[in-house]
Amino acid sequence: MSIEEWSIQEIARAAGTTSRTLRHYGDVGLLAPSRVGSNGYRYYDRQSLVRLQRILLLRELGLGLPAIAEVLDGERDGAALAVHLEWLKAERDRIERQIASVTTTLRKLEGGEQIMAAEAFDGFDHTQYKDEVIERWGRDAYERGDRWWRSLSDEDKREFQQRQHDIAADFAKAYRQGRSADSDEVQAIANRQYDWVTAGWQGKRPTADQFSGLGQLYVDDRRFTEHYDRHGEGAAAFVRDAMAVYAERALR
Amino acid sequence: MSIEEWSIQEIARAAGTTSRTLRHYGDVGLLAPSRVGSNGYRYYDRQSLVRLQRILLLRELGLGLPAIAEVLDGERDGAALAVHLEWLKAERDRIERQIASVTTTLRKLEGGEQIMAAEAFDGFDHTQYKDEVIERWGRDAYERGDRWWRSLSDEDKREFQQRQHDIAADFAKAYRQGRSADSDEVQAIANRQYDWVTAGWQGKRPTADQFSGLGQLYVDDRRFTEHYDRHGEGAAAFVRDAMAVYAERALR
DNA sequence: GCTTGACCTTGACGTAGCGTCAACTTCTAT
DNA sequence: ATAGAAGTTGACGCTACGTCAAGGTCAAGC
Repeated sequence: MSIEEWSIQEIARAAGTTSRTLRHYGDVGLLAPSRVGSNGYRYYDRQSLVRLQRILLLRELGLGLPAIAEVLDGERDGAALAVHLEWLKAERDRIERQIASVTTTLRKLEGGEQIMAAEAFDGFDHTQYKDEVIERWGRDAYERGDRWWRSLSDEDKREFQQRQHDIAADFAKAYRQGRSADSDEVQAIANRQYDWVTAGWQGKRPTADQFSGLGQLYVDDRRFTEHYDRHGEGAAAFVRDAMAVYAERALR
Repeated sequence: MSIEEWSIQEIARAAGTTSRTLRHYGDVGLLAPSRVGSNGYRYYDRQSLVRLQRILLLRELGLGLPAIAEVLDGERDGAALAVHLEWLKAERDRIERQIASVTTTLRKLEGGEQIMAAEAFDGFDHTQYKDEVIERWGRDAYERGDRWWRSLSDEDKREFQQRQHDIAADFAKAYRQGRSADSDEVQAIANRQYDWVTAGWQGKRPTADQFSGLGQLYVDDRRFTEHYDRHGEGAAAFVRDAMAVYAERALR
């Protein structure tokens, strides 16, 4: 010992890790032994030890092994670390949100409530679109709609969303099958969409401009686009086209 | 459609996940299809959909699949969530510490410093034992020791720690080989330990009580115990015994 | 010189939660 | 009848090692 060279166990103990980890670092090319005996034994020198300690230090900071290699071997040391710092901050924020959500959920459970998803169907939680609605149709319109929605029974809510879900699926299916937006079949679906929107507006019938404008929104707003495109890429644009044709033909 | 039963793709889209995930949940027993056709196709009903949505909700809170099963099926709903909340808080704290460390490291790098492990050998960063030293031997002793340590060259520091490392390894080896604490061989190692401590005290020779008391500390303080036991379970106690014998025989 | 035990090697599976082929069967629309 | 969409069951991949398993090597004691 003390001849400036150590076996795998010795260096592992000196640095506070395990021989398995050392072998792994050798496998992935992060830290090779300084010498390998004719019997296959790995030996490490002081340079290896220093590198190992740096590796372990960076590992404790939460960096992955490729990132560690980049920091230690790359020229631009700081870059990888800066990226990592941003990632850490995003992680912290995510966990903070989770803590808040779990706390809320726990309180609800203690109050006897059930665990429930916000909406029966994903993608049409209307409170999520509050700002857009107010901007387009005014605060009154939003509040009237909100009151109406909350007055519905759970079953009615579910059915209303199911209708939209079916409409979206049918639009996408027609699109996949190569129907054109002005075909009778697609226009029949657009008619169902018009009825659905009218129901959502508590019976007030959208004008041609309002209806085609709504279709345009489905393409412009990422959240709506995802809702429709989930059934097939390009579905949202197809829905917009179908709604525009419907507006011209049936609402003017 | 709308007959209260959906194919795997349909329910996946409705809930905002993938069919692969559904199959996985089936495999691990978290969510079975409500019906399986004679052709092997999986079908899900509304009850499945509700459960799926709860699963996805809990998943977003960061729970693992077994924990989700426990929350949804177990009687003690809250328990698993409460445990998870504690875990989340610990995670947040850990990430906060990492953020602080990475920030410090980045600043050092920008200042032109190298990434360096705190100490050449793990476990004997003396600043870590500041409180114990002050309590046992007074603030003056700590500050004298600290000044002395910082006056050493990097090479001297390394060598000093290497000496301790070798001593610990030799103690452990003797222990494994069944030597007794009062054997000549072990007492020779204890003598090296005495010289090492004396060097650390800047030449002031420990009394018998001080030396055996130090040995006792190695067993009482978890951090020291780990330092010695890393070379073998029970090594710390063996070192204490050897030091006690040495104190009686050589220092009285 | 032989045994024992510590230490070394390579190889391979397991972990969490699916993503992503691959190969094959079934359903649906034309 | 046929193409294309959608379904099925495998099986590998990913992170960073932990944890056997099977077998070779070395140092110490008889």
